[in-house]
Amino acid sequence: MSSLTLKDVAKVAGVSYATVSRALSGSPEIGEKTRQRILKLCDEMGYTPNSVARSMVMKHTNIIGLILASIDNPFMSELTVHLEIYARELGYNLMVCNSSYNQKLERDVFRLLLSRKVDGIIILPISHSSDESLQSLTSQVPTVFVSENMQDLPENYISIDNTRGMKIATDYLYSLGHRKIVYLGARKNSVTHALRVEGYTSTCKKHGIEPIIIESNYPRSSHEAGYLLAREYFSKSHDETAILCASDSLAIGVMHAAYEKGIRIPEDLSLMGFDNISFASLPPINLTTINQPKQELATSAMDLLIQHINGTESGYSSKLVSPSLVIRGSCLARNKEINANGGPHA
Amino acid sequence: MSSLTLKDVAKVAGVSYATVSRALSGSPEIGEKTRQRILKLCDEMGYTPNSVARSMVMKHTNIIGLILASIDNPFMSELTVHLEIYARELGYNLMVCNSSYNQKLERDVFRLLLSRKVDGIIILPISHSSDESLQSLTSQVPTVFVSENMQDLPENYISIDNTRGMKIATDYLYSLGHRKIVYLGARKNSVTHALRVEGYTSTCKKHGIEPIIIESNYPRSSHEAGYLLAREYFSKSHDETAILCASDSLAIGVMHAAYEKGIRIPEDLSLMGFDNISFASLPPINLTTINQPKQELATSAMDLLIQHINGTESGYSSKLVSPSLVIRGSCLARNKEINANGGPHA
DNA sequence: TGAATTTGTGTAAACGTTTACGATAGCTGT
DNA sequence: ACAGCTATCGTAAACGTTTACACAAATTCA
Repeated sequence: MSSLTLKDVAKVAGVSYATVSRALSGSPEIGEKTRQRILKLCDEMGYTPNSVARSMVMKHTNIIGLILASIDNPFMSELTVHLEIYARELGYNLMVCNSSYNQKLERDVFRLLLSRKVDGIIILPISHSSDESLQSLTSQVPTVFVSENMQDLPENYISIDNTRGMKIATDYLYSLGHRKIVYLGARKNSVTHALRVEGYTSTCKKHGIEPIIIESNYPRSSHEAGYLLAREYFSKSHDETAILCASDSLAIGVMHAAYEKGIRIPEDLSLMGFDNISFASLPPINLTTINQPKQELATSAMDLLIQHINGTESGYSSKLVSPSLVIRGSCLARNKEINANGGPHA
Repeated sequence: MSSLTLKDVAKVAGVSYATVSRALSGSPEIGEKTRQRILKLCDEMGYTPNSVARSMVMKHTNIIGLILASIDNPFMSELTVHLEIYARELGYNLMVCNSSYNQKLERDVFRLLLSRKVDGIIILPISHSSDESLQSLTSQVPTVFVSENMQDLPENYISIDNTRGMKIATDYLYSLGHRKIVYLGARKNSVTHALRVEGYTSTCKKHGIEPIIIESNYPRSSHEAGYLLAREYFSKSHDETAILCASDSLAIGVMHAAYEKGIRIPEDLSLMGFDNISFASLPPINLTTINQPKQELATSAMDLLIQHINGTESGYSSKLVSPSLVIRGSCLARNKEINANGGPHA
């Protein structure tokens, strides 16, 4: 099982192993005929270069670490596909670690990746982790944050423009004739959520309507949380015509609660999500939402990280990518008799 | 940015770097007082062991490679969470590569992982890849296949019992009174699909009902494929009372096509999926299906791989884990009168 | 007490690369 | 023909560990 080394092929080629190394690495200081001969021999013998030995001397591994809460989160897994494919194009491999929504684990895996000598780390931090302990870690390796900002690290941060996204959403609902729009699922301790709420409230004020915010104390924006939140809200008096959710997952929970109450979507209630996770496009869900361009997010984050790794600090700065409206079937115009698009089941 | 080495801490500790190494590795041949002193010093200085240097001499990396079609596939991402967490418990890290449903890429990343000197590889092969080219690769490193079998590699293979799963599904539908059950989405060139089809047909024969199979020529079992397949089927005459899909994704597409045709689920038509991906439990979908125990699949695969890595061939053999029925809201009991009428929709 | 054993620590080799440096051979130009 | 180049290749050091071996000090035992 132990594989061939440079020495092995050097021996049968009758050259020194430095020559073989040069043949493989495309060095100019080697004769073209010997290079061809050696390349052919390597292929025949089935030689596979040992990249850990290479890393040892080159002092970089071409591995980048990815830390996220849980890869089965659809937003995160979509992002990861693009991250991995793009990284590979650039000559890097991805080492993925789940922090399992646990701050201690998040730091532990960070340290683990540090000892793995990854060249850089991309992290989708768990919401509440704006503590200092991560700070001391991030100074040890190029790091870029995706989606969730830490207040004090604005320079290596990629995200969509959350505020603008919620402005677009609120404007859309307003343009449909909605005047009672409730925002569901605001969470404390999250910069992302604060920015989204701001987009909503500022747009409400612009249009002279009153913002109504349902806060969430649940640790995650799951559909279970959305269900619980909405069920409680529906049990009291309510006269809103539209609900704008802080995330698609929450919106799916709201659909459930609405169905139980006999509230039809979108006929009785318009519903919007945020993120455009893959769920949202599923026919039975068919949720109008705000898209996060995952691929652009991924390549931007990777580009930024690579820049930092290569020390070309020139363009090293955070970036906000643009959200966009995705119209599906969960919203309906009010007070006008337009019955254009169908319901969530259309 | 360049981090401390053993020599650095040895220098300030006033000992040789071998001693520091021994303190860190928990070697018995070192005084307890010096060990404590050194450990404390390492902590103070912020020393991080270089695991690539360690790999160099130990001849193993404690990295295992994971190859899958696309991590945003919900089944695969759920599996990956468990794989990664369990691997980490066992002292391994995961290097994840997407093959993007591309056979050439699948082989390329395999070779890449080989040069990374991963200790083992877990692969969810793309369906048609029962070719020999992978064979020559898998002989070079411990490998276990998950979910999709290759006919000629039965020893390192973890999967659920696909046949039994479809037997359970068919039996369930039969027990609900269904006598016209169509199987939708069978795909050629896939052992998994062949096994599932067999479970279905054998159970049909057992009950004396006729198997009706809709084959799929689409490359993946996506909901788009399910929609297209079902739409075409619904456009012809049909009198089935239940559709059993080869996967949950297909079932979601069938839901869509049924809705368009005005066929209500489950009132007019019972629908079952297979896999129990996270989608299936979403309230608007609420699909009755067969569960694949992802965590058991993951730990079994990892255990098998580690066994092989450690050379303890004793228990090294493939394993079939048990599928189970998950009853949700997409199936209804059917009595014989309605069935005799030839179906609710014509 | 002296020898034998144990315990703790240092020395050095090894892992498989890359690459600076040196050496040799073949050229060039005059 | 000879100095100076260039092109090609070999030698050896380096990367940061682990660990076999050597060896000194401390302990044990007769």
